[in-house]
Amino acid sequence: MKVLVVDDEPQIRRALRTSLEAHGYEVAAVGTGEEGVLAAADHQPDLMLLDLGLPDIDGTEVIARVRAFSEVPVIVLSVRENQSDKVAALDAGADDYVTKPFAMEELLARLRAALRRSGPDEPTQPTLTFGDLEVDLARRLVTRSGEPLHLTPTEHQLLEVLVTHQGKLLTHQWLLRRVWGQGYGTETTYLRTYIRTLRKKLGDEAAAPALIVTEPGVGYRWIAEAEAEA
Amino acid sequence: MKVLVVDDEPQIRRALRTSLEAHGYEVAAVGTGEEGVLAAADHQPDLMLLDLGLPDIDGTEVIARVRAFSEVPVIVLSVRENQSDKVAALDAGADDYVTKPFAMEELLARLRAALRRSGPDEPTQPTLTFGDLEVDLARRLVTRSGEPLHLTPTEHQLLEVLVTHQGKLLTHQWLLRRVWGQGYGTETTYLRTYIRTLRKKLGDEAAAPALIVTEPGVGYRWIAEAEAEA
DNA sequence: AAGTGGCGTGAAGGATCCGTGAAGACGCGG
DNA sequence: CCGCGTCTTCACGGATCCTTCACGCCACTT
Repeated sequence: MKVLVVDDEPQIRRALRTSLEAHGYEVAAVGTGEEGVLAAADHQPDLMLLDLGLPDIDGTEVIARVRAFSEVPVIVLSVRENQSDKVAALDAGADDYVTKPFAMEELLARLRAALRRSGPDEPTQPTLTFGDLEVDLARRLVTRSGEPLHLTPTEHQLLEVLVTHQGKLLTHQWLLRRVWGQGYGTETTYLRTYIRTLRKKLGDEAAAPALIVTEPGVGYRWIAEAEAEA
Repeated sequence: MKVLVVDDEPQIRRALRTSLEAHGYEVAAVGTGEEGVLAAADHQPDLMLLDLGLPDIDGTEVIARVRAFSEVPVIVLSVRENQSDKVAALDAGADDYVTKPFAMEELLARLRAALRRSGPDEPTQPTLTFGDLEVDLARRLVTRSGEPLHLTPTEHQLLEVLVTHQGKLLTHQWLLRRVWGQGYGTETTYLRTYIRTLRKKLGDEAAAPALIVTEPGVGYRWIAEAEAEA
């Protein structure tokens, strides 16, 4: 999760950066409103922490300019207790308003709340379609002409690796490390058996492959191209 | 725009009602957490104002129960300045936290901000129907061909998690963390026993499952599709 | 033309996981 | 203090899955 901090006081930038990074966030920090707007466009952060008392542009102006191209959640930080400032910032498009000095605990909680709301932006692959075959990575469900297929964990993981690297040649060693773990790399018999059951369940033949091609001595390759969603 | 007010003090309910109605909102007001959860299910409000100091149920519990079936924005009103209360409420699923006494102007602005970002979300039905099985998430009531079923708290929570993620494959670890808490993740025997009693009470069989499918080595999946409401 | 290595098939042993039944541990209210 | 409901834990038979081996087949090398 990327967080953009916009504040003109360096010590606050540093404090926020360390606290946020300690909680696993990726942090970018700038000191002016102008830079803030540009950074919001360039970095595509998942959340924006914005100080209202910036030297160059007014805070509400920054919000408005960001809102012109992005729906990123904005939490405003400000020393001003003034009601009209809060109202103006919120109506300009801010998502929350925290007055300095603030408790880090509370800020983190409000940050989590804001991120949770914007959650459904999961750019997860919807479902990959190859002819009558459908692979739903999110639900971990594979169907063939409508009928759900039952895949064992290893089978599914192998299929997942293949379809997410379609067209690429995947070597034996790479596949083994990826599916079985770091300690593996020479057990090509594992691959043979699982590629076989996969081909069987997916309705592919080794002699005339439409999905999985074996590259002798090297590895395997998923050749089917995903069709566009309806 | 419909706003649901949950507060045990009648004068605050009245004050909020008049102020909100003066600004064009449609207002429903109740005095207990229990009524609040039911009203959130029945009225399908666009926003919820919730007092934390309710006489019957704890405020965070109200939020959690509402979050089981609805994504409606919740703004918490509270006299408690305590940081841990804020954090708990926000992490339970609240969208904002305002401490009493509050300025009406600010509350209205936060309300507008919450409504603006909630956008067009489809109202999830508070009661799900699967054949002769009905699950009322708001009332925490499960009936099978009309007969009410008695579920223990853990059983109900497990069922709730399953039906609200229908079709998805839910990992052992994910389910354990979700139902039992963060500290768990390996106790698959818990899952086995509770899945068993659930299947028994819901009338499902492990051999020929119509509701809960076990994915060996991975987790469980709720396969029944919710029918449209009458 | 014979040899060799890699691949596809079939099948089987063993480890792991699941469903089932039941019993002890715990908290709560009478 | 005791009974009740709920949660936790254990043991075991059976199903599932992972691993492994043996055997043809083909392509390529020698």
